[in-house]
Amino acid sequence: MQIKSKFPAWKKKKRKFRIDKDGIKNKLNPVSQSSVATQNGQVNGVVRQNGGQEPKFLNVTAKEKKRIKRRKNKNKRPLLQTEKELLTSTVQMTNGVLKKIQKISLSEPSPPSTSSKPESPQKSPLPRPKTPTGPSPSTSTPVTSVASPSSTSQNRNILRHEPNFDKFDRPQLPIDVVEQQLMYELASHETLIIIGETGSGKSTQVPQLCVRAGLADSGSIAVTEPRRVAAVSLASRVAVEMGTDVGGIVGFHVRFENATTHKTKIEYMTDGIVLRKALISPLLENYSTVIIDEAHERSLHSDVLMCILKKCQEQRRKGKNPLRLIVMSATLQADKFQSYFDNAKVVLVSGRTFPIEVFHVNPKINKSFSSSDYVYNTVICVKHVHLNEPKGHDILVFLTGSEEIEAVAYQLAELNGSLPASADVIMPVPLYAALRPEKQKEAFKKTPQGARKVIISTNIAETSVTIPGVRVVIDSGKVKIKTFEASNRIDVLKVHNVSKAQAKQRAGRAGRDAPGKCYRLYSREDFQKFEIDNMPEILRCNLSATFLELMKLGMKNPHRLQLIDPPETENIDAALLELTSLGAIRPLNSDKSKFALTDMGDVFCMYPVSPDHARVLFHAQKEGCVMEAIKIISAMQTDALFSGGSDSKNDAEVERIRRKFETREGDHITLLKLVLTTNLFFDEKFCNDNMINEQHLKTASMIEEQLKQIAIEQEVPFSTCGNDFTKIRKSLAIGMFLNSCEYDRQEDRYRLMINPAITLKIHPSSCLSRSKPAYIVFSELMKTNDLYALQVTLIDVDWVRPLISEHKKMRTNHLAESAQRIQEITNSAPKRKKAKTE
DNA sequence: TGCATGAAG
Repeated sequence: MQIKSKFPAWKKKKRKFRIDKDGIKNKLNPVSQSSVATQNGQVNGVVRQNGGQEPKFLNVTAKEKKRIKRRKNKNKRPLLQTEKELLTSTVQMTNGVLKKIQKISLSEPSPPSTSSKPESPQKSPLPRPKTPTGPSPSTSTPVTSVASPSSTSQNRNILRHEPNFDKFDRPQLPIDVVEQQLMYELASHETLIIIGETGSGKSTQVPQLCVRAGLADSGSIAVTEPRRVAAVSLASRVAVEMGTDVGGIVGFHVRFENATTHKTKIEYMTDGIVLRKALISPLLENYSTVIIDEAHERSLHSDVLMCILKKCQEQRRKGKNPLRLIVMSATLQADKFQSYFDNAKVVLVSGRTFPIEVFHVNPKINKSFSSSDYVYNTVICVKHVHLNEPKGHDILVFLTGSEEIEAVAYQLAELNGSLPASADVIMPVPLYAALRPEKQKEAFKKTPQGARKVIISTNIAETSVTIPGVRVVIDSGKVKIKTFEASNRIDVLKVHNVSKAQAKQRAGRAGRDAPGKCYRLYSREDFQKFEIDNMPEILRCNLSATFLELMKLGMKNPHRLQLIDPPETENIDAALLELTSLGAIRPLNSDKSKFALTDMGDVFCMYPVSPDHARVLFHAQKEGCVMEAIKIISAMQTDALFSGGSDSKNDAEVERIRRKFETREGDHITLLKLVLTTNLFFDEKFCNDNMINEQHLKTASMIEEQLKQIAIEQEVPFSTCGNDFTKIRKSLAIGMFLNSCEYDRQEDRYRLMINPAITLKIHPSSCLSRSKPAYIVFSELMKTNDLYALQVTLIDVDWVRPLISEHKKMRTNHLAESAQRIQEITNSAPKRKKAKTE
């Protein structure tokens, strides 16, 4: 397997981008300006007073505290190193903020609020309840009677679990202004949509409001986040605010890590985890309320979740424990969510970021300007900013991929030679997900004196990480997006223009600590042509895994599915054909437009992998190579295990390492050998010497544990094939038979067996790219400059022939009959335990 | 011959 090379030697020789020393002023002119973020002056509009009605707080006894701690330690797995660091730094930071705020007292408004109205000098022992001074609800129901925590006996029950609540305070947030209104709306609506920009405080405050409104009486409050880091850090922040430990009243649950206990009332979770929970208990009875955070990101999981929760709400409305749903989004396109949720109530919350000046390129002045030269323009723009902006203001540049990023970093470093003596040094810092973790950390280090840090990043810096000290953003306006071509089952990775929302998000990264500037390497006219929002993930991915999960939940006809953005019919049919070919579903005899899960499909659902990978695991039982299949499939779930860039090693060295693990059978067996080796001896030095990404290797081994656990629950015996790799290759071929190819000597390309019109190449990173065997199966098909098969294994054509001919028949309207045959072909596999549900 | 945005279970 070839080692991932970030900036290979052959590229260095023909570098495309040159630096034009005089081009700075001509290329970019900050003529048009606008402000994307507005200062919020209403923040201090609320006078904090002691309402005189606060309930008596009962402290948790020492005994109880010990019990919580014991339970927590028992349940807790060790934290991942990065998450540990993140957790401690967040807590430290929050503590610091809290101390500072208490010192300066409430009379000093925190920036950037401009209100001169002073706070009540008398500090309330409790932040709440306040006298209702915010916007009152229009109805006659008195707010206090709804919102007062002491209004019911159950509320007191919840509140007794909040130890030392009054010890803490936090900076004022825009959401405080609408707190009373929110309390009222929470109590009176089943579904609520909250629109609030970054910094409004909705992610931390709304769940706490729910608890105070008594919603936690009948079950926990679930908060879904699209990212692990968000779930972990929000939980720790809210825990500090509520004066409890993570894992007490506030907890989080992400993959591999569950920091919740029976006491947990607010659970921050990744949306994928909630989806998994729904598969096991479809009505989600443990939760009284589900809050979908960052709904505007339109992640696949959150879209599916909204669809499921709508149904779940209908069901639970009949019972005694109705489900409350809160959808939180940053975009102002509330109407889409509103109409989806039957005209649900919308509450607007203002955001709070520092003002940002936005500059666009003016094409009238820059006649030679072309936005497609964005890499070249980036270098010029950095130089312009570096020579004109105050020293110490760091720059964040958005580009599309590692190759561009490394090229710009290289050129910026060279630029230092031609700078005036008075100028600071430019310190380029690349940042992208595939970068080694220690290299990634460079972006967060303090900039040394006499230097300006220029972080050159992919969209990882848009939402996933926040870099302190950034005052200037340079936005290329481009992003790499993977879309799915359903007709040919191909992933296409292409550079696209960003959306307006995304451009705004990027600009906002300059205003985290102080007022900032954003230079856009495209004209105002171009910007107007951009899409309003990002394309929802559900419209650009393979739907087979999602449909399998939804069928487990009882969906029969995917064409009738009520999603917020329904996928194209062609895409739906492709997923149904794929699932039927894999034997996971079959059309109903009574109604051919409806489908049912097969026994095998039911088993597939249990594994958190795609249906074809699940089928590999399933077939491995018949072949007697379950251990090997689990190892390979888990290694396939992570990104490239071989990585790290070629910066310190020459090409010969890369070749030498690559050969060490190479096998004649293909990349999957190579993966297996690597995993088996690292199982025996695995340390940092070994990973460094062999350019293996330690983090990814750890993830793979955690997935391996997870898959093993599921196999145990399914009562699958752990068979092993020893050195007989034929068995595992056969399992891979049968599981992923849709990806089998035949070599065409004339064309010197491979033809996809299910559709010979499609020809492709083996990706150069594969160990079979040179040997070109007659028949192969691959894990993934990716279209970049050409069509490439990734992760390839040598197969015997007889293994896949019957499956392929059935698949072809299915496409020509023999779906039902062929589905039956597929079942028969597969049913020779040993019987296994039926899944618990249904 | 020639290369991989970002999340998630």
